[in-house]
Amino acid sequence: MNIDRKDRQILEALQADARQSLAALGKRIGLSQPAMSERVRKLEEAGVIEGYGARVNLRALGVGLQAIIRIDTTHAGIAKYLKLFDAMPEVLSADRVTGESCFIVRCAIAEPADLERVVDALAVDGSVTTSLVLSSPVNKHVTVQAARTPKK
Amino acid sequence: MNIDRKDRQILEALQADARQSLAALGKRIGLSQPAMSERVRKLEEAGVIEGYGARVNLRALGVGLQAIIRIDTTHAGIAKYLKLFDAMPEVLSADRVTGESCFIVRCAIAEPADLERVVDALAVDGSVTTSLVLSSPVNKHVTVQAARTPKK
DNA sequence: GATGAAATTGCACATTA
DNA sequence: TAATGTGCAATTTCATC
Repeated sequence: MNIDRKDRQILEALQADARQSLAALGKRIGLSQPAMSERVRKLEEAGVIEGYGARVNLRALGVGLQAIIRIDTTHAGIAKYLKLFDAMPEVLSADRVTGESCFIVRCAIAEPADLERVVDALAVDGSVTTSLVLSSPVNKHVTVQAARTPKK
Repeated sequence: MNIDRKDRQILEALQADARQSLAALGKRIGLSQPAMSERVRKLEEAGVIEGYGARVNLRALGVGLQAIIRIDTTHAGIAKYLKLFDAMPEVLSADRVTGESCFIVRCAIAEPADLERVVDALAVDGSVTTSLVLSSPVNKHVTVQAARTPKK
């Protein structure tokens, strides 16, 4: 799929606010409402837009802190950990990575006492290194520049 | 703000698909359309819902790999890095953390050659440890269980 | 672009804790 | 008696031609 300037503007805008009306967005970037609908439909169909999600405030849901935990395990432990991640509601995301660790996991923790339980649970089959998140100063959308070499 | 069972269902559903109609969602969880609108409005107003965003496929935008880079710097370097993160389109997010590192940064890289440039740029005022993301097997919504101790 | 279908919003009223 | 939910009408938004 070929992504032109207007598509990029659309992606940018929908990342910032996915519930704005397509008509209003079209007016802003100079496109009629049906043209907008068609572009968005194609972006969805091509898998460029994977979905739309609400951003929720973790604090409001009782999550007092977040932790980023690195896990080092054996090759055999990997499958075991994948199951564990699925079973633990505190695990928000897990990335399999190269380097000294096998996984980098982000966890939502209600309060300090829960952190101990989570760390213990994650240490069953490997070693863990825990970093508490103090703040998240940067959280960007994917921008035009980040997509320097679009697939043809 | 008090969040009851229906609110949790709403949050869950809107995290999964933020563009579904409130009418359909209301029917599913047993609420009339205006009642749904009202609940969503209140969740937004209370800051529980911070916004709505499109999830875009990084591969489709030419991002061939992602890296998670830990940065260790001096206290004086922190402000400098915050500016640098803002200026670098490859930086998707940065968390300030406790532990041996000061920041954990996620970067979108077009191709391997760009990784070198990004790592070099991030190493100007501290030491970096780079992990390439092989896969992201877990990516969950915030669930009811994760919010064990809701604020009153 | 224009048109019909669907969704959202606003308002008056009922219900319940 | 507040707070919350319902039903209906008016407006806006969306999909198809």
